[in-house]
Amino acid sequence: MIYSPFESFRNEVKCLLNNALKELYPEVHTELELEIPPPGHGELAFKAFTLARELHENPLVIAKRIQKKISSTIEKGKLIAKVIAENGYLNFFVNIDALASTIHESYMNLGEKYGFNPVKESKRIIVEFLSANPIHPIHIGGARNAFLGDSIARLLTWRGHKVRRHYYVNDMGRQVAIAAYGYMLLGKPKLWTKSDHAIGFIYAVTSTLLDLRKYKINLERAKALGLDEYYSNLLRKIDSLVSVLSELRQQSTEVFDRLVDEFNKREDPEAEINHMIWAYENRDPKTVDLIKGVCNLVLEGFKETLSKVGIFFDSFDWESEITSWSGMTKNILELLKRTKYVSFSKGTLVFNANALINQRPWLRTKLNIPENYEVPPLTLIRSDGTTLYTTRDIAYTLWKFKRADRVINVIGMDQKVAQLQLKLALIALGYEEEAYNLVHCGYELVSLPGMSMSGRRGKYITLDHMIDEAVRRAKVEVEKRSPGLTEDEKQRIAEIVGIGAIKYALISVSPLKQVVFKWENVLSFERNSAPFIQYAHARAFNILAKAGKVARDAKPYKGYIQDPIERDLIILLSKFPDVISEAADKLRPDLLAEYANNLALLFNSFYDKLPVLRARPKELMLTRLWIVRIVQVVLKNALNLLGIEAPKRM
RNA sequence: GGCCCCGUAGCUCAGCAUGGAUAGAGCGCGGGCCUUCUAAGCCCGAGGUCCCGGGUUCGAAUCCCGGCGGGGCCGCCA
Repeated sequence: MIYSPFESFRNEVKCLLNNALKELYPEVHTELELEIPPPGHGELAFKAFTLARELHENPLVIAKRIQKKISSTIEKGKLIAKVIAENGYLNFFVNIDALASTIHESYMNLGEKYGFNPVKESKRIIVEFLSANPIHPIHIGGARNAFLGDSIARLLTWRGHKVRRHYYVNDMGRQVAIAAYGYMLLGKPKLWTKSDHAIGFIYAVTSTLLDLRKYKINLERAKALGLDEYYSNLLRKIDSLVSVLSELRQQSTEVFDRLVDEFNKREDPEAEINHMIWAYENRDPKTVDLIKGVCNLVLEGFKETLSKVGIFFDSFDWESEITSWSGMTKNILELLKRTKYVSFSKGTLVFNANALINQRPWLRTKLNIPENYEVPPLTLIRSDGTTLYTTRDIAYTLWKFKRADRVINVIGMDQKVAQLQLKLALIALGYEEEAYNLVHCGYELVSLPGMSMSGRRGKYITLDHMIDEAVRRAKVEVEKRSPGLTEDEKQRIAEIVGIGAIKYALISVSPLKQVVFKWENVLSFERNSAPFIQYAHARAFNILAKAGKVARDAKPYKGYIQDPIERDLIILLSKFPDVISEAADKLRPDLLAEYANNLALLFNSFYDKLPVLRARPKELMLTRLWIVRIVQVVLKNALNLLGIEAPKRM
């Protein structure tokens, strides 16, 4: 069974090279490293420089000698056509007919699943992603997470793993309590707009009021103590909060005024919120009802939004139920206390992560911790006895490992330290294997031009807004280009194209790069965008549709692949399964996005230059039709693995 | 202050792990292509101190050291 044609070619090259090297230089044992040469120099290259240094010989001479040896052993009809020594490189040229028929063989076996490239040992993998706090709508930062996580889950499935998507509902945090507090102050009102948007508003107002109150208290103290600098500093902060509030007020004046009113009647909101956190952790029925209610309202909104972008979860894991009410976090705290890495400090329990590292210095290499970096201690419980996020996350992680061999957490880079502390805590508890199988798939955050987003201040662009805008703009394009379609068709295409554009924009950049959100970048419908790739797919599909029954006879005929564009296309198509394995193993969907764009680019050139249905003789037509078929399948699969739909027409 | 990530064409980015053959795309700019499978397209062109300075090397965008600029983290937040 051939999954990866290009891999077959690579293996043949390696085999030939190995044999030649064994005979020519039996004393040398170098690891064979092959690279992709620049255009015109074959498809795989072996660099003779390293070998040359070892043998103290001229690389050009060595390359020539190996070439001579290998040339005689190349078998006709196999994947290597010829080998040429140039500039100290040994360049291998692929036999395009053989490569095409290898692809064809793989396609005949896998059919529409061409590109499926399973690992030898399939694993149970949990991908935890999004897990946005249920206190405000999903914004563009959350969208990056959601698209990334979804695509990674899809890729891992195509790598033969058993993948499950989990959403961790953080219902125990302070933020949720704040949102619920505001909701309670309003008397649990009927919501005036989409539930997650409404709660997001209540949360932003309540949270800002809380901060304002805190600053004001500090201000009086500062005044009394005569701390002038601190005083004016606070004054500035208060000023900015006041302007945030006046902006918020404009969004929903009536609710805002009522909330401020109720808030100001309260003696000590801070204490009430702390009590709520405590009560929820201790499963007080009324508090449970309130907080769970608020979370469910927001989650309802999330699910509506996510279904629009085709993202679904296998499981919603409630933090409260799994980690706290089950007693698991308590048990873990007991176990942690017995290790020598936990101590009492100022009335709280602290995990000294660094003490663990000092005792086992090799962990630095294993976990990629910089030489002189001191991992900050982790506070495990508040002085009132309630637990903290990362503490509960230890319990949740172990829960996940009861159900999976590997756990991938798609979480922003801003939580790097917390994820590291989590791993170290697992090791302290004796779960070393689990720590190594826990992968933090991090990505840099999305910001707005000139500022970062803030849920606490209600400053964000929501995914809902982004979808509406994208679909609206796509609709305009569809109207312009395909006026003949029915209204339903136009709407459907606009949705596929608009949503695809957003997804591609957020997935195609490397996770290490921060994204500054600009509408014109996200809503691009030109090259290097989802619509560009979708368009190429629609064109390919169209040719196949026009070919009708003839398409069934499409296959590569020997000697009919002559144009360089056809050659390049076939080589690129042969690499698709390789790209899948690399993107999946490295958790880098952006690599797949780049591949899809390159394939679309090349296919469009092919489309423009070489006629398919009108090509004669018949063998040429059928060969080209076959190329179109494989391009269509690969583009569709690549798009789908990015979570993007491949339209049949546009 | 300590640590992490990023810095490549006017703009958005790929390439950097494993150093090697002319540093690649897209947007934008200039020019050309629709009686031929959908022009959301194709072709041609201009455009680069690969942030700066050292070092390692026969060879550095890529590795090391030191700066500069942007972002993040260092909480009884998540």
